[in-house]
Amino acid sequence: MNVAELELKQHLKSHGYSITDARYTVFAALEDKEALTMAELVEACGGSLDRATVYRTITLFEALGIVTRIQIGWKYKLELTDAFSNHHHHLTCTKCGSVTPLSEDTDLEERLNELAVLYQFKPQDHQIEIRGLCHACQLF
Amino acid sequence: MNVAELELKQHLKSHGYSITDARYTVFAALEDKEALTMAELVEACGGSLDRATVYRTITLFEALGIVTRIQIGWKYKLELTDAFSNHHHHLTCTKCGSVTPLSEDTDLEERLNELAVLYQFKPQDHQIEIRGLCHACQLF
DNA sequence: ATATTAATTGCAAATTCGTCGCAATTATGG
DNA sequence: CCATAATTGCGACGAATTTGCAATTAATAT
Repeated sequence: MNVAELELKQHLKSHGYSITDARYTVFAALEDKEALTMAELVEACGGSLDRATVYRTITLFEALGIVTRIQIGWKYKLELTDAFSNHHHHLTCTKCGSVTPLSEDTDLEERLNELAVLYQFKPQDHQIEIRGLCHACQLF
Repeated sequence: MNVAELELKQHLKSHGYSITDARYTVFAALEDKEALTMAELVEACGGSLDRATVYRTITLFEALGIVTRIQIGWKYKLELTDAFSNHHHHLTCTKCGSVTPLSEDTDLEERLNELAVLYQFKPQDHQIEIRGLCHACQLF
């Protein structure tokens, strides 16, 4: 069991939820991966879990701040939050639909925190999507 | 007919689409309002339009850059783009679900453009959501 | 370790969401 | 006002998501 999984266990226990195989499976399927659609996630759990269980698990994980939904074009995808993985944003191409991950940018993150404070918000997480034409699609 | 509605008429005409009541109705339902879910939008059209028509209209408006989908918490919502209303981002409270619009921030917008260029992207649009605790919810 | 209790899961059924074909209606351009 | 092309409503459909309930598994106190 790695650090993140211990953290998961903590999180569940401290909020009064049981520690189950299903929850580990879903968590593991999201670790160190690009964001997944719900269908991909169910698939990634290797047929060991019912669709409904995955949905319920994700609902719980979101409430606990373990997972977040991000928008990729028209669909949403799921990925672990900052606290459980490396946070990054996305560039999505409006022509071919490709998704380019954008690495952490200090200036950006700082400015977002400043803004949150300005509005008396206690920031927990954020997401950014830049839509545009990728390099390849600009040629046509 | 206000300025934005004339603009809409222009937009439709110049792209070869008809100007219809349904399109005005959908547009009006989105004007000067916070983002709406698809169901809310259908509702806001006052039962005068079929669900399928609203979907088709939104698809068209999105293609024409009149409407954009943003993610608010778990669902996506619809709102007019920059060209048709004041662009803003959102602070969403993870406890009470309230949505606070965030006004334009030059530093932020500039940094996003720089990043896009760095990745050889031609930026068209973007969305930002900051999740956290609103002022009121921090007290409990 | 075992029994008891409470939470979780799988399954199937029921909703909800978004899309499609087609006939009826409405807009556009003479 | 007519002819033509585009748009709309309707019903049906497949996909996505939720729900009730019985069976299973985890937590807790012996």
